[in-house]
Amino acid sequence: MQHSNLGYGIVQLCRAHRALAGGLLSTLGLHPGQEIILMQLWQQDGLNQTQLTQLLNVQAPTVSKMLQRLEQTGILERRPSSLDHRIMQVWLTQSGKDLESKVAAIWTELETRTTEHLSHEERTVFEATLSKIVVGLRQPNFGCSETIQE
Amino acid sequence: MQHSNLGYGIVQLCRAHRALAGGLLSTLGLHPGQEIILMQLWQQDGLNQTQLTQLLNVQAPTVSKMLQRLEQTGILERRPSSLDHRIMQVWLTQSGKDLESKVAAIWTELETRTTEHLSHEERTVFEATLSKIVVGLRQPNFGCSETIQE
DNA sequence: AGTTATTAGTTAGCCGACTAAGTAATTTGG
DNA sequence: CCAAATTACTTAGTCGGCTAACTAATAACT
Repeated sequence: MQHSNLGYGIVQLCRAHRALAGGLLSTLGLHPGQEIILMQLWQQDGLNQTQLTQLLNVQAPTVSKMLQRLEQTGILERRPSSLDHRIMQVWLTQSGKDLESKVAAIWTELETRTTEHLSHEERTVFEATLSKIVVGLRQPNFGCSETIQE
Repeated sequence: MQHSNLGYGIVQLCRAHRALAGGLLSTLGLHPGQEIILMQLWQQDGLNQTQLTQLLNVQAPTVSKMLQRLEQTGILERRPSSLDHRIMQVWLTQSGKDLESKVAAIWTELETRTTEHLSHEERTVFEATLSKIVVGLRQPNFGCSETIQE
């Protein structure tokens, strides 16, 4: 086969990255994925679940269940918006806020481990290409009919 | 923060890639991940589960459950090795063999969608860097103590 | 040979992802 | 004003991942 199976590499990258993240986060009692939610809330507390689904590029039930678990462990709490009772706003507890520095350290470690064998330029180029690929993959289709259906 | 969160990009890439793969594979009744097992078996039929865990870089229970489901849908079957009764060899059924061309087409489509906005060089460089990252992430540690405990 | 250690898979249970279907609240429109 | 559509979220169920703990078969070692 002449085409060198980039897809296979992407899957492997994903697993290796997630495995390392999971190992580091387990010391805090967190599971890989949860830290991404927390990072959004550290940047802006009180987001609602729809906003989180958009920031994480994930479906509503995923956020719903993850938040239930994070709420049970006391890391955050959800309160309905007073303006619109359908909306649940998500707020960090003190315990959730305290995790920020520890998760940041882990994330830095992860970043280091990911890029440690790369030159600065290699890293920059990789990041740019990766971003381009993600944008392309999210396009609903290509070649024709890109009516963004309003 | 000056470091631009490559980890976040990797997570996004993984989700976007898996989402697209899942959408394409669902037309065959397959779930993303299952096609990777099939690709190994198309290349060499009769692999055992330990070999599959190593080829997929996945833990034993993951392979065990995936194979149970693929067996139930009639895509493959498992038979114990006559030499070592602990070992289960995995064999494609005719139905599993028939899927090869269809999955290959999907995989090509996926590859195209992944790389369609990239120059040939961009793609080559990305692939090389990705591979380097994966190798680095799989190192148990760095800086010291790389006794590969044989 | 017989006990111990190792190896191969399985089971149970958890979590992150998904779809499909449901509920409740708000908005829209006749 | 009230019925219909939309929006926000939840529930149920499935699958790919994982760890921990188990069984069964082989290998190793007195």
